[in-house]
Amino acid sequence: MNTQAENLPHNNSDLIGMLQRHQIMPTSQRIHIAQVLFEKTQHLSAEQVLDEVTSRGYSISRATVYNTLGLFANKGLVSTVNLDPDRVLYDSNTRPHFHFHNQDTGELIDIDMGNIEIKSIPALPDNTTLDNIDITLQLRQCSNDSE
Amino acid sequence: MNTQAENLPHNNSDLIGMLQRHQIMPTSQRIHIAQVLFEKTQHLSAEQVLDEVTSRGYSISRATVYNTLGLFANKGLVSTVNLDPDRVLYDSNTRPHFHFHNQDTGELIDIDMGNIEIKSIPALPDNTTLDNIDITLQLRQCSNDSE
DNA sequence: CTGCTTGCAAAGGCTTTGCAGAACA
DNA sequence: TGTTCTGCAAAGCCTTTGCAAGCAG
Repeated sequence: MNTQAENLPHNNSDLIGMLQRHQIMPTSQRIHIAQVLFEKTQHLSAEQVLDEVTSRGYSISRATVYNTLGLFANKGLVSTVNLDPDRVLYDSNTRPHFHFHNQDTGELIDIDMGNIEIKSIPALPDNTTLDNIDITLQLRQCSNDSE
Repeated sequence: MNTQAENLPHNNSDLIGMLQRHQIMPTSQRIHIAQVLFEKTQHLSAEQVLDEVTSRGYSISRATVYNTLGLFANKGLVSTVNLDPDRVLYDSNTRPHFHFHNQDTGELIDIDMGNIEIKSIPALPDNTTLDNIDITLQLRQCSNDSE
């Protein structure tokens, strides 16, 4: 059902290998954070990661969580989602994809890249290269059960 | 040259009319802010608006700027841009458009809607309607003068 | 006179930073 | 032994809020 999870690490040595391939020393704190993040494709805030790691019985400081998530994002392990100005989300789906964003509930849903096709792209400004395309389909809640 | 400016208000009574059409009482503070915003299509932070209004010789409080920009966004006069997690930008371009975002310089450039074509859109989640499509072409700086 | 608006200052929430101690190669 | 990492607490920054004074209809 969840076709987007196929390239997630399945066990601890997968996880450690993933960190190492990205030039990240696999300390115990980083592994705990990675375990939470890559359990499934999801979008978590730093605070949510802190809470989850803590609730699993591991002690970790807030600063380490923030620093580690910043490091993971820098190394390309996760991407950041800036939809809510009040908090950054870290996205464990490393495959190209887009988002549905329900503005009324805050819910964020991945859209597989194959489901949106872009016909044409304008010329880029001078001295720039295209790094990534972010697409967000902003939704509103409605109660049309039938439609 | 600037084809996106054609629907900007040209004078003070245009501006006041625009506020009134959006159910906003045209107080002097709101007019000063609107004058700055709608002088051209641009992306300004609350602090930039405050500085600009102040530098034009009008006294206005920070709280009023934040509240007014929030009000304008709520009433659909401007849209918000959440690309930089550290500050919200207010976009005075009210026509449908997308953005180039130079991640190295922070520069933000409008893309006219006609320049990107989307072939297909996936089915929406239940009980939702499509409100808006945000597209950002994330760029990196490079020095290929010839390419 | 009544309700909306403004402004000041304080509070709030997320994130970063400085620095000392711990861990690791 | 020297570099890297961690954690605590404090600071920083953007933004919101409470409340009193001002203004408008």
